[in-house]
Amino acid sequence: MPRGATIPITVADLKTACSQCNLQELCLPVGLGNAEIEQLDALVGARRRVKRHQHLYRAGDTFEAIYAVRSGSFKTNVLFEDGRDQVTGFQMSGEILGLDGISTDQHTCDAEALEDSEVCVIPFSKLEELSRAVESLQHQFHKVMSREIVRDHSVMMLLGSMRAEERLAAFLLNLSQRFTARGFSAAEFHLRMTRDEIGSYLGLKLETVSRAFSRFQDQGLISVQQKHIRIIDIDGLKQLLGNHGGI
Amino acid sequence: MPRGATIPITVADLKTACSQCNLQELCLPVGLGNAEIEQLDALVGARRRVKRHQHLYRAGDTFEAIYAVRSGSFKTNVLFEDGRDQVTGFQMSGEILGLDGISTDQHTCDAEALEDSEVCVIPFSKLEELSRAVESLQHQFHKVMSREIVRDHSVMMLLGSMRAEERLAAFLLNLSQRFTARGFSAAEFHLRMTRDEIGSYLGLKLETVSRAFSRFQDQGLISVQQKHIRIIDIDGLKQLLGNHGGI
DNA sequence: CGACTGCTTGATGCCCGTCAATATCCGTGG
DNA sequence: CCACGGATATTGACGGGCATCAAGCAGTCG
Repeated sequence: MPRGATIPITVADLKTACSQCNLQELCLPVGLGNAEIEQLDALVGARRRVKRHQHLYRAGDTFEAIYAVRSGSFKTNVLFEDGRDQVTGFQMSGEILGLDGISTDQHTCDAEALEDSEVCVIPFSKLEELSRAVESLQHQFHKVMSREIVRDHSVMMLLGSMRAEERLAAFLLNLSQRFTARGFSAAEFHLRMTRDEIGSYLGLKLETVSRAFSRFQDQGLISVQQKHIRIIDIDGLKQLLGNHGGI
Repeated sequence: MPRGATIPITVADLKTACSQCNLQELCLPVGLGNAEIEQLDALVGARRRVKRHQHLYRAGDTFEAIYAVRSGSFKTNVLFEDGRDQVTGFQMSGEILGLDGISTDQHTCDAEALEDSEVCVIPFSKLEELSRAVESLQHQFHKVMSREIVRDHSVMMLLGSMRAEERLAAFLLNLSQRFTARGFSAAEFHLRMTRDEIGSYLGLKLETVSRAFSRFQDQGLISVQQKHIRIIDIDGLKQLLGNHGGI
């Protein structure tokens, strides 16, 4: 695992571990008491910066740690022998990366930064050790994994039985909700990913994504300018999800 | 597989908990020592029979336990407001059901038996308790969850970037491999699910599934008779996966 | 500014969904 | 035992949604 460089950890860095982090409510420490969060601090010492287009890990890398996104955002990508690939998720601050590696002690996908980002490195063996001692941490970690499974199921639903515009509407609504949870505007945001990456995630070609954006704009649902999105009629988007393309 | 009757649990039944179970190698006890498996026995006391078309749990049910399939098979199903649904997986013996419920203490999908089946009930709070004490159990459980995530990713790949025949070939190869792991023939087996259920899982309509089966048969790759499948040219099926439908 | 990457938009074609008819299997009851 | 009905599967005809191919536009960075 290329670690970029062993960036020396300063005391100031350590002080801003979980107990001081403003992402507590979204991240691994959810539901933990203060004493327990301080135990997490000891575990989550190291940070790692990942520049845009750099990989946090790649498929095949040996698995040693999971990562919490502290700032920035990532995509995860599974590869196929013949060169095809598929984006399996976009992760933003407070979300956990790397859970796929536990299964075989090797990562099974690539994780790439969509912008200059920073993650907290959580050595997995230490996390297991601590979660044997701290019941609430154990349970919270299990919830994080379970939530990932539930999310994957809803993506399967999306890919398996929605049409193009429904998929894109669901995608926008999901982004909007996640931005809201982070204190950003629900209606106006910047896409960090390209049309091609959105398309890969949604099982569509980039032209189809682009066309759907334009259609939404024509219908007065959103306003699009390249990567800048403004949601004008959020209920309209939600309605789009309800019907099979009918009414 | 209907086992006759005797719903009351006899001593003999209890004796056939994990330590005596021939699914050890496929199920939760993988990698555990004898002493540890016997600890699991205490936990996995109860069995539950589920008849064909009955539900093991439904979306919305409060989550209390996960389940290991002991005999028979299941499908899991996510529902959508407007009536659409999507099969998210088929589970056979040794595989774990119910992990989706950890996230919110409610199940988020339905689990339905495809044939008369039996599961081992594993109360989740007890599992967490024991896995705080038994490191190898803890790790094995994490692997089970991670494996589910990895599996979901490969389904996303399938749904997002494969064409109909590739999806069905991948499905057949996956089934074949799982039957092999259970000591059954890799080449000849009985489908427990309908064309419609296969189609839902693969993001296709049942007619498309049926046509793809027929095409495979015409090409000499398999022989199909309703639910009975015989794989004739397994390498041919594998090749189908490699190309985008080309060569 | 020019090369490049990413986005938009149009024209065309094909894969798969839809609709429909028929065939086959299976359980039930006469 | 066979007849019957419902669920499941197969097969055909047709159309639509999205992919593909292609051209032009917009923003970015050395």
